[in-house]
Amino acid sequence: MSAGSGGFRQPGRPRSDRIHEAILDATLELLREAGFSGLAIESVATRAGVGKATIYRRWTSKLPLVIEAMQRIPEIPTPDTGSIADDLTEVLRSSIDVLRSTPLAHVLPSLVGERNRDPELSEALDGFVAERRKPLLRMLERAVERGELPPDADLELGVDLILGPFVVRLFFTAGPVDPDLVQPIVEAVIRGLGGAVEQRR
Amino acid sequence: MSAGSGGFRQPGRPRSDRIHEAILDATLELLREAGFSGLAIESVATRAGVGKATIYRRWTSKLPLVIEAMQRIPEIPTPDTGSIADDLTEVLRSSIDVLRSTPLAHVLPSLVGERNRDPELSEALDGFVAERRKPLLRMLERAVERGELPPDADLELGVDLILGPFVVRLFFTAGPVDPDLVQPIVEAVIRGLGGAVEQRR
Amino acid sequence: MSAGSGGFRQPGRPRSDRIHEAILDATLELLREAGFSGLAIESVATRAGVGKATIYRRWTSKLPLVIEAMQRIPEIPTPDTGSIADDLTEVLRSSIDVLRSTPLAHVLPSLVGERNRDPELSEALDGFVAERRKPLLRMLERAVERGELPPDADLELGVDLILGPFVVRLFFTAGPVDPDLVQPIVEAVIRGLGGAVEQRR
Amino acid sequence: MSAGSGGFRQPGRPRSDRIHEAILDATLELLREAGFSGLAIESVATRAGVGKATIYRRWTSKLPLVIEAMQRIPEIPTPDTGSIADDLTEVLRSSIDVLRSTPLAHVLPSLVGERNRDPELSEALDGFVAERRKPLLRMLERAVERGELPPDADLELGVDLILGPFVVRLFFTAGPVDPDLVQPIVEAVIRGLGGAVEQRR
DNA sequence: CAGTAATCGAGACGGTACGTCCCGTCTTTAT
DNA sequence: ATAAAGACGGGACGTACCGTCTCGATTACTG
Repeated sequence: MSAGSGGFRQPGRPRSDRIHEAILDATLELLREAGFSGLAIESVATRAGVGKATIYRRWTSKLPLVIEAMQRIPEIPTPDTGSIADDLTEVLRSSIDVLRSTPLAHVLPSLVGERNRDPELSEALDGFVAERRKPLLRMLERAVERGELPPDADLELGVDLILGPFVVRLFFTAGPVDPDLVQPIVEAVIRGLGGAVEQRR
Repeated sequence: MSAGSGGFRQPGRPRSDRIHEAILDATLELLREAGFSGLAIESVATRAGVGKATIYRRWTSKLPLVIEAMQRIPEIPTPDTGSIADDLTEVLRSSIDVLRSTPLAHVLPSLVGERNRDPELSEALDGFVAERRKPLLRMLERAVERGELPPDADLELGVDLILGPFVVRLFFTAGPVDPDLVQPIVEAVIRGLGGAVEQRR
Repeated sequence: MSAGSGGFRQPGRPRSDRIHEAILDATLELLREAGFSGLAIESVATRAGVGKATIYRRWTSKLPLVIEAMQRIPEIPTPDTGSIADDLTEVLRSSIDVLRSTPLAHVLPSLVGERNRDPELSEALDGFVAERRKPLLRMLERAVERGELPPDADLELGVDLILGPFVVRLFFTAGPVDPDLVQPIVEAVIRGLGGAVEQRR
Repeated sequence: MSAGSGGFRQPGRPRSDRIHEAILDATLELLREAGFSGLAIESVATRAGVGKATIYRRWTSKLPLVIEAMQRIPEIPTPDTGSIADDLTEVLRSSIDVLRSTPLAHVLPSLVGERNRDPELSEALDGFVAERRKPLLRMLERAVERGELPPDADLELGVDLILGPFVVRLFFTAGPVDPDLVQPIVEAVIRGLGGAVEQRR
């Protein structure tokens, strides 16, 4: 019953799911505190109350452990309100929520800082980033279909324009990301891509 | 006479400028190769052909060494062509040159990745970033004075919009930064801030 | 059952006896080559094919390591032939053997040279020396009981007289200790303590 | 005027005798405190208020410096009372005085401990020791001439017997050397060499 | 329900870099 | 030329983790 796809049950004591979770939890905690480079497997083991070998039995190195831990961070839901301004506002607001409620704001710069030295990490990050860009791109495409943006708008650049101010603040100014930024960014991006900004209030 | 402001010369053998340079050179080289966290003082010493003590005599830790090394990266000259479009094009082009000809593109993400764990580094980076934002801001202010941008434009956001796409590509896409990006960005930023983009060619 | 006095077994991998031995062997070898002050823990680690931490896990510093290494040098067996002359001859001959077959002749002066700066070493040496003096003293006591030496003989001085020429040669003349010295010393010591020396051959 | 044997005056500033003395004084002090191996030229320089180069300009290494410093320790005067017992008593008493009033008791074991690793030091010590043995040997020869000792007495062994108990105490027991030891040693040595000990008191 | 075998916590293992200290040499200005 | 001061390249110090290994104990399924 517990065996997945018609496979045989392995002999011996099965790996504990509770331990798996405990390790991933400890990893996220310590990633936030010490960053990727400062993350010591030894500390993860201690924090999780686990032997080092138990970690190395499941993950070959620090990187896949961190990647699996990061996958526990929720994706941002893609809204579809029928208005590009509202869609953007909504998606940026929930992004800010995620940045505030998860270690992402601390973990991401740390991983980015190591990417040049680790092709595997680089690839993993590419995937992570691509997955978060895709919904934004689709959102802009729908805006073009609705006629809110001109058909020749450079949508990849649009995604860059949306993310840019956040990334700049996240990476360069380090301060907390402010929800007040959302409205001005939304308007600037839409205008920048050739769309019209309706007057609100 | 040789002492500047009424100071006396220190007794003993003076510290060698050539060694100082050699250490900073080795630091930049190794920063590019191994990043901030992977940078070993021991390797810097070996690469520079210097004893470890010689390094610790000048810098208390890895961080101030790296900060001083980074200050050798040239600042971007601020153009003043009379047109915001030309100014921006010029300044972005020379930024790309700097990113290509110095280890900055490798060093910066690495430092940013550590900033959350090191207030001193954070402060140093703030200074570094502020100094590169200032000329861009002044450029936008001149555009407002000339009437190229509306007087109520959010210029800080403007700087974010300019830097954003570069930073996104530098940190998230890791690939080389392409000069072809300049023109679209310039136009989107000007439009985004409420300015008019003249038709070229 | 294997635990002696009701003790429990320690968790974790037990320390290896083979490694313990290898470290002590390397220590004795290097003590002979470089002396106490020239003995580098780093060299012991290299010679024993062991990490430095493995040494520091067992011994807090160079000194206790050296002391334990020295305890591997065999004690001299105490003969009991019924004749003080024969006893002395025998014990001095085996002492010479030990001096020749172990690093003792090199290690001892080196340790003695450091004793004034290290109370712990001083104590350890006192123990070492006392243990080697005791059998000699008992030998002399038996000679008094048998009437070979006068009852008021100063036996502690006797031990000094026996050891003296060896020590003088070992420490001051540095050359190898000659077994030909034994006979004259034995006769001089017995006469010096007031005993009679029978004519041999 | 200051130039010695018809030589020309050296150009430049002459070496200061006061500095020379200060260095040797500091050397003896520190030898006593730290032993030969623990003696740091750096400390000698600091203690003497002198630059390190000033020391290296006069002595090629630690050893010749120590040797010259040791030569400031006075030799023991050789008595000639006409009685071997009195001669020995006298010479041992003044030896004890020297051991008490100079750093010799601390310096000697330290040097002896290094001799196996330094042929030059070994040679220097041989000379030092030979010079102190010679008067004792001559003293014993006069005793043979006077008939106090048998003509076939092994006088080198005699010297060993005299020095032995002192050396044993100095090197092995570390305690202060007691003048009360003198009388018993003298009697044992004379008897040991085949001489007669007259009853005193 | 004993036997089998992989997992578990613990921690020893060989190794590498840390930041400090002192070595013996070199380089500066002042005497 | 010698002096004090102290920078220099080098090497060992004792510490902290790395990733691997070896222990006894635990845990599930098998026969």
